[in-house]
Amino acid sequence: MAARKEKYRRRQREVFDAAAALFAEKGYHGASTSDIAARLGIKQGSLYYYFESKEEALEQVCLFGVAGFVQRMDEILAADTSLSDKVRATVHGHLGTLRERREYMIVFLEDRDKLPRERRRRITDQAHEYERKVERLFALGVAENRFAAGLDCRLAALALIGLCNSVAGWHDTQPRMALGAIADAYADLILHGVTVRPS
Amino acid sequence: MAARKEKYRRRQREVFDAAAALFAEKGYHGASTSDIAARLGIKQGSLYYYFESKEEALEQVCLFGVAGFVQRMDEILAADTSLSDKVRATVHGHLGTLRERREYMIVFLEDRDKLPRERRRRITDQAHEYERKVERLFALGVAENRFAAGLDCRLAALALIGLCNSVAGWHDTQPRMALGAIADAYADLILHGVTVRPS
Amino acid sequence: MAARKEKYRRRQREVFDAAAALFAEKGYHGASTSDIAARLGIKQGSLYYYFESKEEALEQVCLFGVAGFVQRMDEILAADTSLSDKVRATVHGHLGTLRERREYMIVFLEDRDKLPRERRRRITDQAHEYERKVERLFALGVAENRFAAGLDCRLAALALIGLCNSVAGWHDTQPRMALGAIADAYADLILHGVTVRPS
Amino acid sequence: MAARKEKYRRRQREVFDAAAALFAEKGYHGASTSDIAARLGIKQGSLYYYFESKEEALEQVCLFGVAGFVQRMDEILAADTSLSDKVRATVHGHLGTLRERREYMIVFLEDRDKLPRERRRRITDQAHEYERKVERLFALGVAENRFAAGLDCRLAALALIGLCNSVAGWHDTQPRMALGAIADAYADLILHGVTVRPS
DNA sequence: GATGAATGAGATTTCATTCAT
DNA sequence: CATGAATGAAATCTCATTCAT
Repeated sequence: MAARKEKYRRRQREVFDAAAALFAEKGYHGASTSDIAARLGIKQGSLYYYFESKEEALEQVCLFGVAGFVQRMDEILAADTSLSDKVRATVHGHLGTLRERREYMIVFLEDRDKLPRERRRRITDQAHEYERKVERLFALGVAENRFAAGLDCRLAALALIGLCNSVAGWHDTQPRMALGAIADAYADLILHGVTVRPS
Repeated sequence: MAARKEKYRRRQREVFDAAAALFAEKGYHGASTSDIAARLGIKQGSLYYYFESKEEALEQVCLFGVAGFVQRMDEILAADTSLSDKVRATVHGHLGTLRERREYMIVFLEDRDKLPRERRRRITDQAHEYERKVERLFALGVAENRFAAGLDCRLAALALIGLCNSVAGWHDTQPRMALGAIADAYADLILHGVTVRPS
Repeated sequence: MAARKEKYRRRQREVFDAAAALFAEKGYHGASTSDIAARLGIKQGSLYYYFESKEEALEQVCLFGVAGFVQRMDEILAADTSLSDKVRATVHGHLGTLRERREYMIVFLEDRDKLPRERRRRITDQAHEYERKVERLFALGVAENRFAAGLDCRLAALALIGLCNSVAGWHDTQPRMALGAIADAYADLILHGVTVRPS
Repeated sequence: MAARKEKYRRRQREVFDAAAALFAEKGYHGASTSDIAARLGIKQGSLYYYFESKEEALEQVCLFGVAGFVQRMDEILAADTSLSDKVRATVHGHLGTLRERREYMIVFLEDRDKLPRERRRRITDQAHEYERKVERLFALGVAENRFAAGLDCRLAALALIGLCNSVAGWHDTQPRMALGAIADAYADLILHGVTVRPS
C-alpha cells in the first residue's frame, strides 16, 4: 500500500522528467502533451493519471527548478568560511544545480512566466527569497569592509544570479569547459573583475 | 510610387512592432496571430498582407533584435579610448539597445531557438560575430597588460553579454534604476569586481 | 470606342487563357485567383475588371471548351463523304480541337461538374447535342447497312467520344505520336477493331 | 488486442469510404474535411485519429482505386482462354471494378494528379504496370496472328483502358444499361469495330 | 494503470471578393 | 485600367482534455 504509492511517485517523477525535458527543449507552449507521452512510451490520455493539467505539470517542474536554492544559501551563509569563499560557494552551488537539474532550471527560467498569477506566486516567492539571501551575502561583505563601500548589493546579487543563469542559455556557443572551471572563473570575475591590480 | 512603398513599409513596421510586443510578452508559441491582429485593430487574415508566415515574422523580429550590435562594437573597438572605457561603452551600448528595442531583444533572446535551422542561422551568425568582437576587446586588454594575464577572454565576453542580457529578464524584481546607472555598476563589476582593493 | 472594346476583349481573352491553363493544371478548386493573376503579371483584384467571379471564368472556359464541336459535326454530317470517312473526320476533328484548345477542353472535361446547375446546363446542353449528332452518324451507318446491324448507336457514340477524350488525360504515359496518327489509329479501331479479318 | 486493431481498421475503412465518396463527388479540393466528417457523423478534428492528413487520405483512396487491376491481369493472362476471351475478360474486369469501387476509381482517375510527386509515384507505378500487361495481351494477339499485324499495341492498350474509364464519367448521360452489357458491347467494339464484315 | 476514441476550441493560413483611389 | 489594403469566411490541422472500458 505504501509500496503502491511509492511506485506511483516514482513513475510520476519520470513523467515530470519527461515534461521538463520537453518544456526545456521546445518551450511550454511549443511542447505538446503528445510529445511528452511519446517520450514516455505511453498514450496522451494516460498522462492525466499523473497530473491534472499541463499547467500543473509546468508548476511542478518550475518548483523543482527553484527547489534547493534557498536552503543551500542558508547553509552557505551559516558556514564558517570567508566571504569570498561564500561567494565562490554560491556560484558553484548555482551552477552545480544547473548541471544536475538543467532541464528543470531552464523551464523555471524561461517558462515560469507562462503560469497564471496564482501558480506563479509560489515559485516567484522562492526565487525572491533566494535573491534576498544572496543580497545579504554582499551586504555582509560591505559591512565587514571586505566589499567595496558603495556597492549596490541588490544589483550585485542580481548580477551574480543573472551571470550564472546565463550559462543555461549556452547551446550554440558553449565553450566546452567543466562547469567547475566556469564557476571558478565567474566567482573570480565577481570578486575581482578583469582589471589587473596595481601591485 | 516610392511613397507607396514607403507607406507599406511603415505599416509593416507597425505590424512587426506588435508582433515583437506579443512575442515578448507571451512567447512565440503563446502569442497567436489573432493577438497580434487585435493589437493592431485589424482582422487576423489581414496580417498576411505584411508577412508570409508567423515564422517569418519571428525571424524579422529576431533580426531587429540583434541588429546594430556588431556595428556598434566595430565603432567601439575603433574609437580612440581606453580599454576600460571601451568595456563601459560596450555595456552602455548593450543596455541602451535593451532600452530602445526591449521587446525585439527579448524575443531574440528567448525565442530565436524556435526558428527552424535555416532561418535561425542568419540570426545566430550575427550573434556570434558580436561575441567574437567582445572577446577581442578582452584579448586586447590582456595583450596590453591592462587585464589579468590568465583571463579566459571568451568566457569574459560571454559573461559580459550574459550579464547585460539578464537585465532583460527583470520583470517582477526590477530595481527601479536608470539603465545608465545599472550600466555603470555592471561595467564596474566587470572591471574591478566587488572586492575592496588592498590599498 | 469600338477599338476600346476590342482591346478590352483581347485582354479578357488573355485572362481566360490564363484561367484555362491554371484550371487545367490544378483543377478549378486547386487554382487560386492569385495564381491566375500571377501568370498574367497583374494583381489579384484586377481580375475582377475582366470577370465577375471565378465561377463565371470557369463557365466561360468550359464554353470555349465545347464550342465548335456541334458545328463541326453538322459540317461532317452534311459533307459528301463515305460514312467511314465521316467517322475518321469526327475523330480527327475531336482530337484536333484537343490539340488547339487543349486546356479549355481539359477544363470542360474535368471541371464542368463544379459549376452550379444553372451555369452547367448551357454547357451540358452543347455536349449532349454533340453526342446526339455522333450517334446519328452511327445510326446512318446502320441504316445504310455499313455498320453492324445490332449496333447500339448511343453506346458507340459515347465510346468514340470517350476514347478521344481519354487522350486528354495522357500526361505521364503519353506515347509521343502525332495526334494525327493517333486519330488514324483510333478511327480504325472504331471501324474495324483489332481482330484480323478472315480473308 | 488483435480485435482492437481490427475494429480500428474497420472504422478507418469507413472513413476512407466517406472520403472517397466526397472526393468523387466534389473533387479533392472541392471536398472539405468537414464534409467528410459530417457524412460520418463525427467532428472534423476526429478524422485525424484515422489519417494524418487529407493528402494521406487521398493517397489511400487512390491506392484502393488501382488495387487489384494488376493482379487480375495476371490471372487473365495466365488463364487458358482464347485471346478474344481475354480481351473480353479484361473489359469485364475493368468495368466490374468500376461498379464495385466506383468512387475509389473516380478519385484515382480524376484526382491522383493532385498528389505531390512522392505520393503519386506509388499509384502511377501500379497504373503503368497494368497498362503494360494490357499491352502484352495485344502483343500476344499480334504474335499469334489473331490481331492485325500493324497494330500499335501500346495505343490499343491505352484505348481499351481509356474506353473503359470513360464510363466512369457518365453522370448526366448514362444509358441505363447493365454494366455487363456495356462490357460486352465495348469488348466487341475493340475486337471487331462497328463496320459490317464483308461476308 | 492505461488506452481508445472522441471532442471542442483554437491555431495558422488561404482565398474570393470589394472598393476607394 | 489597375492597385493597395483589407475583409470574412472557410480550410486544414493541432491540442488539451475527458471518460468508458
